Amino acid sequence: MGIAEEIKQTRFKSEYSKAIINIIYTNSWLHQKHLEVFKEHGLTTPQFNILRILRGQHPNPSTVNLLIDRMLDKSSNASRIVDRLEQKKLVVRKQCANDRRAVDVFISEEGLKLLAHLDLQMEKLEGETKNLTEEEAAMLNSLLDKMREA
Amino acid sequence: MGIAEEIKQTRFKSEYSKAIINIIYTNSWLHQKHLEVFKEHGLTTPQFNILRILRGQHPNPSTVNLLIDRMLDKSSNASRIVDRLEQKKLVVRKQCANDRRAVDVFISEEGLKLLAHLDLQMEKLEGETKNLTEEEAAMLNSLLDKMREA
DNA sequence: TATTATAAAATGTTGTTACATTAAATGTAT
DNA sequence: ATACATTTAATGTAACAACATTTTATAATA
Repeated sequence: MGIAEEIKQTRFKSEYSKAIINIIYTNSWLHQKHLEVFKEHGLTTPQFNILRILRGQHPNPSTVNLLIDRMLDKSSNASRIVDRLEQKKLVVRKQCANDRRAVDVFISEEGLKLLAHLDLQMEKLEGETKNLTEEEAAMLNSLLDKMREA
Repeated sequence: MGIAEEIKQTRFKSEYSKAIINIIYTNSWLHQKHLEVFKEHGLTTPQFNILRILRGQHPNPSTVNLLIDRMLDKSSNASRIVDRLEQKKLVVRKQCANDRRAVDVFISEEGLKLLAHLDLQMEKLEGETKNLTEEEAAMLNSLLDKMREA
């Protein structure tokens, strides 16, 4: 079933405008799948993303600015997401020694353990829902990259 | 510049898992572009989407259930988005005559006028940012459709 | 050094998402 | 006709998104 049937819209201005809607719809589809994994652990998508960035820097800390820079969705409010993760003891906040304006954020052992578990579940999910060959996925990547060319 | 440079991540588990991140990132890129158009008019993305569905039904009304069914992101709360549109006098709510549980939502003349204006701006935006040929867009559509095959 | 500018993070506000619950109307079965 | 279930919207709550403002610390310049 293609995008037209799924959103019950038969006419599109062009293949290009159809592709825009298709990306938005596919993103929503992916988000639903990911939510099912996260919600068992009381985690949200942005919380998961922040944790992954922190693990990428581990054992070094990340400042809030670095988190904002690396987030897939630049616009979200990293400071308050760190608040929630701190409450759950998945991260630790420390004032930065060199620059007392900045804050060093570290992922905790508990956070690393949770991520390791989620990695397995995400891998399982990808295995179950993968309908593209590696060649097709590579083609998809190059088309998306081309689409965003400034 | 491909996705790897843009999010400063050099290694990916596979082309497929890279594609998943690429879709999320491209969706965010699209969303930013669309926001610039909407925000001049004090409109949000879901409000715009609801208005377009209402126009698709016009001059017939849509119930809240129909709006939920047609929305790209099924999970959002149509009732409260209609609240905001009603406050801005872009839609009108009337109790449905046949079924008093249901509510008939109509787009107003003002709403139609606003959409007509936004159509032009969206078309202009697409023209400015279109880097894919129609053939490439068609390929992108078929890959995304294949990806979602149950 | 005092003043001003800039930078980093936090906070405030409005609207949205996700999920649960409620309220009212309708449908169904005895 | 009454009791129970289902449907349609609306409402409640916690977290997020978008955007502006504030607080504190550092940088720059007179």
